[in-house]
Amino acid sequence: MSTAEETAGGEVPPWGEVTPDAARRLLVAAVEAFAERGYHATTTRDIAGRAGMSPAALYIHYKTKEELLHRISRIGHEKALDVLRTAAESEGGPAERLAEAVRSFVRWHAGQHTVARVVQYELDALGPEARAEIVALRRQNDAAVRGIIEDGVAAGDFDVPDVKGTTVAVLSLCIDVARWFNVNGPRTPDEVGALYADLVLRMVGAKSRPPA
Amino acid sequence: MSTAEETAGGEVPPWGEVTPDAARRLLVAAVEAFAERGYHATTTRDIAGRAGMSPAALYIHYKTKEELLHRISRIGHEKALDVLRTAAESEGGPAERLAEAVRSFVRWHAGQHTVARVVQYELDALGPEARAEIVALRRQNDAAVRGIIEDGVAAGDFDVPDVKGTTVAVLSLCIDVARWFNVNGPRTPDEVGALYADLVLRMVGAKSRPPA
DNA sequence: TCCGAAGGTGAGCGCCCGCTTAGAGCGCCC
DNA sequence: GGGCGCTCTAAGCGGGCGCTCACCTTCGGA
Repeated sequence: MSTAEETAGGEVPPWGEVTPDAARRLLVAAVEAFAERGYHATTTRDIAGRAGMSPAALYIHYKTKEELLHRISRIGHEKALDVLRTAAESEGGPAERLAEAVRSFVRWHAGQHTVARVVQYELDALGPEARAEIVALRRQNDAAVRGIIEDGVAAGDFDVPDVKGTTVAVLSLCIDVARWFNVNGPRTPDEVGALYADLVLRMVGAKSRPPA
Repeated sequence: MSTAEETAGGEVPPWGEVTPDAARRLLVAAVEAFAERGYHATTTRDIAGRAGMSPAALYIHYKTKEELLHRISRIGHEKALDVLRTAAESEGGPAERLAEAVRSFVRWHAGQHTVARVVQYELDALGPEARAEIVALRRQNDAAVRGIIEDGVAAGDFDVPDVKGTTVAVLSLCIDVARWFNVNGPRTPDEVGALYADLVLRMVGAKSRPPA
């Protein structure tokens, strides 16, 4: 019986694919610990302890502490990319697609900000080939956003002098939400997503924005 | 005779206030190491080695490794705040002041991205009271930017439905430059600053933007 | 000329890290 | 029902960490 856990926010963490159960518990514990203290400041004893297991149990499911981070990074990036692509390939004009992409990407980075923090800020702790794999996934993020912006420019809906620079800025804006977002703060992930979608449409000079 | 060192970029690092010379060399070495590998992954032996000294020498000038980080954080934040305030208090209308603030703040985060990275991303490694001090400095950043935006709205120059949210977004956009900026990349700090100033003026719906 | 403070070193202490090993518990299939 | 393989634990190894200590040099002033 796979217990489909839910967070307080109602979002389903994407760890269903991790089996067996003990491996998933360890991974969830690692996400929490890495997000709170950072990868290097987290000990394997702390991860195992949070999962209710002995330190040695970790090494039955993962070869090293770094493999845990690698798995978290890959799954997290794939999930974020999936969210972004779904929005990018939806129906509607460039403005609707860009707004939806930013809205859902930001919602993910706010709602899953523990995962997002690990995924976005612990990249350097990975070894060379693992890092290369993650960097490749990031380039796909970039391509997805740039594609929508190029569509908008081609259709005459957007006014963007510097497509590559604007793409970087839009992604940077969304990703940094994971750094500052606070669950006890005044805004919900949905509200931040809506605000940011509007701001991004302004950045690309969208001809007409939907009313707030 | 304080030797005013210059980086390749021509910017003067703000470490002139750190004396004696050995203490400054250690601090500069720590900035490099923290920026490259992160605070927790950096050893005191590495810092001392980069400064050309023995591990024990560090403790003549700093009580602990954390005190080094604290000093770096405080000086870095003060410098960034100074840059921001100078622009915020300059002559001209809200649009000019906001553009200049973003331009110079981004230029600093790109040009001094090693310092900025340490300052922005290693906050959690500080103890409670040191962290509180840094957080107070950050709130002054926020106040400076919000002040300009409020001026623009009051003057009827800006169209901003959500001043607090937009302030957070603008600062977040600027700060995240430190994460992705690459010295060997295609853009100079000046170019990124100009691009971002334009994007931010679009975000606040400035009535007329100066030509690129 | 000698002195004391300031700045430096080599050696190393005690601790905790990532990770390993030997073996115990336990469900499953023949 | 007995052996096997999977999961997990208690104990602990080797090493590198932050930091300290005893001692050495350098140098300006009386």
